[in-house]
Amino acid sequence: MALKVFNTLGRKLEEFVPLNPPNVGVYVCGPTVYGHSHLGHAKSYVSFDAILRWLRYSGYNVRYIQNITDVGHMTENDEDAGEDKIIAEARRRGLHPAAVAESFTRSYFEDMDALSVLRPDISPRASGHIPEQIECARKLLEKGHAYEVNGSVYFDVSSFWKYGRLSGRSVEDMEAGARVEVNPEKRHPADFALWKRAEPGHIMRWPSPWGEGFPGWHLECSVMSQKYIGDTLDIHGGGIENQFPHHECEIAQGECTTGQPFCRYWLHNNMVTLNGQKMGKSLGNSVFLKDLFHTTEPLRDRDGNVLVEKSFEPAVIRHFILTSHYRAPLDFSNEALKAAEAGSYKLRDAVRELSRAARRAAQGPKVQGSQGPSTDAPRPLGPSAPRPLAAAPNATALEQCVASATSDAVRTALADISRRFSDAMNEDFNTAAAVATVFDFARQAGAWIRDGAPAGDLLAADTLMQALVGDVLGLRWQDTLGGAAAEAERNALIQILVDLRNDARKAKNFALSDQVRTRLATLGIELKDGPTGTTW
RNA sequence: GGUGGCGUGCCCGAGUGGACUAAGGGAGCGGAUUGCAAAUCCGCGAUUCAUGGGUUCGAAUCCCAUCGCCACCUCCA
Repeated sequence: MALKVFNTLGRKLEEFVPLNPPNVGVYVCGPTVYGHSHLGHAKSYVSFDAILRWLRYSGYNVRYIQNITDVGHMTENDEDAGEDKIIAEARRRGLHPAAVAESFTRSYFEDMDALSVLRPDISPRASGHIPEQIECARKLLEKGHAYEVNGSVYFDVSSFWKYGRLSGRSVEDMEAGARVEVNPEKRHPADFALWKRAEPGHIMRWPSPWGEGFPGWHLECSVMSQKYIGDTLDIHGGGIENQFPHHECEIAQGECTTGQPFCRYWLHNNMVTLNGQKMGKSLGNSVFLKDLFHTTEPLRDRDGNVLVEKSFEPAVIRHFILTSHYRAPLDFSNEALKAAEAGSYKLRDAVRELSRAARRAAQGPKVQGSQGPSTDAPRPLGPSAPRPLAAAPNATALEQCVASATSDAVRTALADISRRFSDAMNEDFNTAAAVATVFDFARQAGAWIRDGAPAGDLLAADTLMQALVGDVLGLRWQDTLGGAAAEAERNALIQILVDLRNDARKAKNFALSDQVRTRLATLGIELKDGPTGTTW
């Protein structure tokens, strides 16, 4: 079945045909780095990560670009009256704006790494592409799509007939609905800034043909996507709230510069709500990912109401996000998260059990054919450890794996699972149906293990499971034994044995108590009975 | 006010004209297993898809109206 995607341009499912197969150029709007990432970022980037993984799994050679906005994104009201978000945060913290951007860029990648979101191939910074943006504005002026007023350059929306086509609105409608006082420099209220004159005291500023200033927010995305992908993108992704005006402006800039279609497929992901309510800074109910992953006490909103009772590991959050569709809104609540956690751990245990059973059946710790990443020992996630893309399994390799199953019944079952999974993902990346499929798979695999299926069956099943769950869905749970947690658990386990041994000593069951001491000693753990108790 | 979208069991959430006697997860109940638990396994659970009309041989799926919710029109993933 061919891959179909819902294209916002045209608002319907379309077969996905890249411009230059097998190459696919994907651009997704990245974060403005003026604060820590929250649940909204998680939904957006986990969704697109699943999309990227599926494209690669399907055999496409994907180049994935995601910008880091570190300049020019204005706060509230008309963009011309607002303030640069990063500069505002820098003033609050007493830092240089670039330091704020740097710090939150790191924070963003840290959170995304935790969620197993694969890093983009290129993460261009807006501030690193000032010359390119100036050049673009210059070209647009030259072609009559823009005009300069007092050191600022504005795009003239009346010069681009397609303006409004993506979001389905007309320039006339917008004029009628304008709520904000219009910047008198603009010829039309819908015109937007390509370059802004920097007022005295504005820190982030660059020289330009129009004097010192800084780029308008929309410009970076057109410029950087076209620089790294080409005139026409295959896929542009982003949040639905940016459909207008941001993406509309990108199209206008991109197409008026090159005369080529800017992007073939526009994918928009939906928003998250929290207990049925919009999540937002102004509502005081934002949930930041770092808090959600690590908190030791309930997270509360501004009024002290509990939003989330406890912490959840990143894989559980990812799992929850993947059980819904990227185009549908997703409601977070404590209850929903707990349910997702229970389900996710059930899947985790089944996946690990299959892995162990396959290894056992093959009678060796290291097993050929099970090269998939072991969920027992997740590969380290960190700045320098993105998945080597060349090693990622693809559909063809998986077919061979399925065919390698020993018995006809299992081979048929695996082929069926594989097909259901693919059909789901090919239908506009229906991760919810894909997750349902792997749950069914896990249940069947449990039966095979109990019925003593031959090694060939279990190995084939394990390889397929690792590929679907670990590589495509990207679910990598924390190892329950690791680092400080492992140390604490080890000590707790020894304490249990010590307590039982002391019970035995009190009951004068010295045979048993000595056995405990001897056997621990063989593990290098020496027990010492002192007046205040037993130590080791 | 304008534009776009959504409303599926106790909860989350797939399904968008006939294979729906509506997926999957959570919670619940019954059973198997168990010294007791946990885990696991099997089974049950929406005659119904916000409400009311309509189109159709046939609708959760299409159309209209009403109610509720969300997004965008001003920054937000």
